[in-house]
Amino acid sequence: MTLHSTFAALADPTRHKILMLLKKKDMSAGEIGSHFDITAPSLSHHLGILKNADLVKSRRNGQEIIYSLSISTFEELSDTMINFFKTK
Amino acid sequence: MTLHSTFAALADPTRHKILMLLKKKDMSAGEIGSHFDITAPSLSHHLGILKNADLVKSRRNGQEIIYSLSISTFEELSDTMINFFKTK
DNA sequence: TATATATTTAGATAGTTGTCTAAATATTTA
DNA sequence: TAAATATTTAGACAACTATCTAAATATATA
Repeated sequence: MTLHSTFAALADPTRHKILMLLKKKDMSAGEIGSHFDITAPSLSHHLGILKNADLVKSRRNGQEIIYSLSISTFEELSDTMINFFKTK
Repeated sequence: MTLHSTFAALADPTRHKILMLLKKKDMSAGEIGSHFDITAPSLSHHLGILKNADLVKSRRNGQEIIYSLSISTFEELSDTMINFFKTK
């Protein structure tokens, strides 16, 4: 994954809101969806993009898929932004 | 400007490369363009997006428009990423 | 095993975006 | 003031993306 594709994953209001929700607690796809006015397939599409960008992880729990933030990726992204000016 | 629109501005490889070039030194649109294989209008389009996102500033110098990074926006973005997990 | 629940995959479509050419604007120089 | 240089604006178009419906997959329960 390139840096700009990570930014692309962050560059959508729905995905941004998903990340904000997952900050509070891990949630199933269905629980995440209850906060939006889009269909399950649309939500799944966004979750797939976030997962592909390593911004979230998922695990199965019975019938549900539980999503959670991938902390390390955010830490790396913080570092990238901080170091942006340090290297010419 | 919203956070996700700032990310959208960062989410393109050409714009990412423009920012990397401007890290080294301020440059005119023409000098920036010499590093790419796209037409001047395409480049201008990207510069407009970066400017609109407050990621770069521009000033006129004779016939040239000189572009430079908008440091404060990057600092704010660093802070945003660092603080991402600190607030629920 | 059949049915219900949770989620994803597949395929279609409308809206967005990056690119181009042509034309316009701004500044400098002959 | 006319021509040259630097850049942007306008408009068209192809590629990409977010959305939808329909169907498929996986798990749990009657």
